[in-house]
Amino acid sequence: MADQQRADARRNYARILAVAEQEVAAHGADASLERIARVAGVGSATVRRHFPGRRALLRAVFAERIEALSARAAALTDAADPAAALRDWLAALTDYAASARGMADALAQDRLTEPEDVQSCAAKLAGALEPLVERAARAGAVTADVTAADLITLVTGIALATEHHPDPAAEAHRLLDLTWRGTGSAA
Amino acid sequence: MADQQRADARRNYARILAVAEQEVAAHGADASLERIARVAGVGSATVRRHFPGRRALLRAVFAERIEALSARAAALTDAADPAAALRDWLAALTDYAASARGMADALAQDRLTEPEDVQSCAAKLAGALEPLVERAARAGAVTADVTAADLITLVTGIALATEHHPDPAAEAHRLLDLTWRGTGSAA
DNA sequence: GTACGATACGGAGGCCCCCGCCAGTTAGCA
DNA sequence: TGCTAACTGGCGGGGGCCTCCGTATCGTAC
Repeated sequence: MADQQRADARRNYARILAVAEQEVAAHGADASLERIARVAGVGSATVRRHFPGRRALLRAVFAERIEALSARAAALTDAADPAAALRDWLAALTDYAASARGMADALAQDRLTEPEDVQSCAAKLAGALEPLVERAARAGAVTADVTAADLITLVTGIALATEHHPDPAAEAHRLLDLTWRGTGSAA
Repeated sequence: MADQQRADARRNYARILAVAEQEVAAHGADASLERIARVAGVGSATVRRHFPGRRALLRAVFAERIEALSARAAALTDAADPAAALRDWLAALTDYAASARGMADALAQDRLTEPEDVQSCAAKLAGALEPLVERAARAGAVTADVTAADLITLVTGIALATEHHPDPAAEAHRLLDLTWRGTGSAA
């Protein structure tokens, strides 16, 4: 499959992806595809060919981070304290979502595709997170009716809402803490 | 001030605002200003003159809702149960933010202006909410370190993250409930 | 080493959008 | 009624997204 791709195509793919990472980091989820093409030294049609739609490009840009987070979740599955493991992972996700511009948008928008879409960043993350949540639930450390998808949605929302803050990461972590403890519980 | 405005200017202002409400409801926060002008039967420059920037237009569009929510907060200040009053108000805000397309964006973007900006939708809401939060805090019904701004940010985030969901309102309310109770508390 | 078919490329054109400037027009006042 | 200033709408520039299509390049078979 990948070998049936021509060598120049693979070269361009890599070059575009590298530029896209920089541009998204600099300008967020609505970086200019045109500009990415220009900087990468390819025609705009080539960008569209490799990444049909902004969504696809964002997915590719964040694929590595998603992978890393999935791996982290897997590693945490055997941790001694299920509740702490879950919290740790959520904090890590918050870090990524709050600091990597565009990632929260990518996660939020991915949600409207079919939930079964294996390509979806959100679905992949939810799948990786599920075991952690189940373990925490069995230990009675989370409310019974919370799902992995819920948690990812909440973190995504926090990241989106704090994006325009000064020091978004700190604010996001504060709000995550609030969400975890519950705003309504008595002190 | 408002009387020094010419009659036709006021007419156009009202017409543009009415069209803008429909367009924003239909296409969300990034409705086309050009299109609004066309539908309203005025030049695009006229829209720009009355509402310098998309932000200003969104503020005007949602001003009534903001006003209504502020009034509601004032009315709830004397309610018997401070905790229930706060919850009710948050549910109302969630309703608005989740069903009125673009409102969540408006709130989130408003946050990056100076916090003291009285024109800011978010600031106005926070100001109206403050007494409710204080009363609930005094009654020990909320965690001590939560502020009105925090709560608005959380609801805004939930609305943003559930925007692309089927049935966003239901999902938003579910997540609000989760946030209120705390995801991490044991069942 | 060459010639051929398939594949990928990239520039041009269409369409839309936001923005700022302009002279014309109209409302309100004397 | 006539004047003045505020208000108006159209136009052009700059940019972005998307599609089409002729062309250059790659990989392979001879």
